[in-house]
Amino acid sequence: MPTSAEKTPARWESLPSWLLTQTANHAHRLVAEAFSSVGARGYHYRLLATLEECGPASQAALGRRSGIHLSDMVAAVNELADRELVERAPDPSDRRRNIISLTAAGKRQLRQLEKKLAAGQDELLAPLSPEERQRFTELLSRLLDHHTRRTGTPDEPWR
Amino acid sequence: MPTSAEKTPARWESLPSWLLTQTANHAHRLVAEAFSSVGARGYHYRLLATLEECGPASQAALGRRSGIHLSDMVAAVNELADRELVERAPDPSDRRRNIISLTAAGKRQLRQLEKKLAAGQDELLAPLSPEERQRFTELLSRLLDHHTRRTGTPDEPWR
DNA sequence: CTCATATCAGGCTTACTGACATCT
DNA sequence: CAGATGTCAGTAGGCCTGATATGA
Repeated sequence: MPTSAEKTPARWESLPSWLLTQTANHAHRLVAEAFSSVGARGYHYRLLATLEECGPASQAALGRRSGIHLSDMVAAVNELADRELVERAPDPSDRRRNIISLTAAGKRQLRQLEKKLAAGQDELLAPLSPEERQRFTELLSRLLDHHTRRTGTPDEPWR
Repeated sequence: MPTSAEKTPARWESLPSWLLTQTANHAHRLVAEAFSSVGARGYHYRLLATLEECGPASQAALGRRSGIHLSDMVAAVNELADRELVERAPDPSDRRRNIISLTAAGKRQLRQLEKKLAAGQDELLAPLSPEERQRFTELLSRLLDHHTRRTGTPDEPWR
């Protein structure tokens, strides 16, 4: 009765796709925890960072740039606006649009999040030497590049 | 004034945690697509593979071994039993338990899924040379090891 | 008319928590 | 009684589709 071999690693645990998704779960958890310690989410960071890079913009433009789905932008902007990290103002030249802009508090929050984020990267890669981190990142970049080029619409607005 | 650079990569796109989670999404998608072409899900494969390794076992034991949450085992077993890939029979020696066992059709399905899975790994790693695949997998293993040892309960049933 | 914008409602997954009845 | 087992219901997060109203 082979009912109880409770220890030997399952056969899928050495598969690249398994290693990748499981490690990604840890990465996601690390970053999410770091962010939540200052009351933020990953997409909050992406939104704030995009705002700092692009300057004030419409929700649609920010969504395209930040990879946040248009349908989710409403809630995301609401959450940030509630904490006065961004401002939502109507665009006088196009009455469909809201112009979202970064407040001073938003910029401070962004600095906080960037610190947390850097610490998270370090925790994630802790067991690797600097050279290994370099190679790992490079390999990942090539993989991601390859697959986004195949699936993600290559040039247009992006999604 | 950097108002409208719709192209330059966002600052977070080179972060290991981002590369990792995005690449993992592609990996997950590739495998899920491969499995769904024969009407299966990832946890179906894990369950079938565990059954083949361990032999017939209770749902609780299978859950511990396969990493599938107990609450989700019911549905998973139902789905496989509906297609007659597994059998659910009461355990005469412990009337709480169901003994789940693999049918011949289940074994054939498992062979199918393994083929799909192998093809998926190849597609995932397509841009890498054999040596690079080796190094990539090794680096991932070390990372995952490090983080599961820190968080995931190290020895006991596993979750 | 066609397109873009913002909003809202909801689905799909994967993982989890909690409640519960049953049995050891 | 504590503890294991199976079942069901519901949550949460990230990503997505669709419908709608408004305006360019």
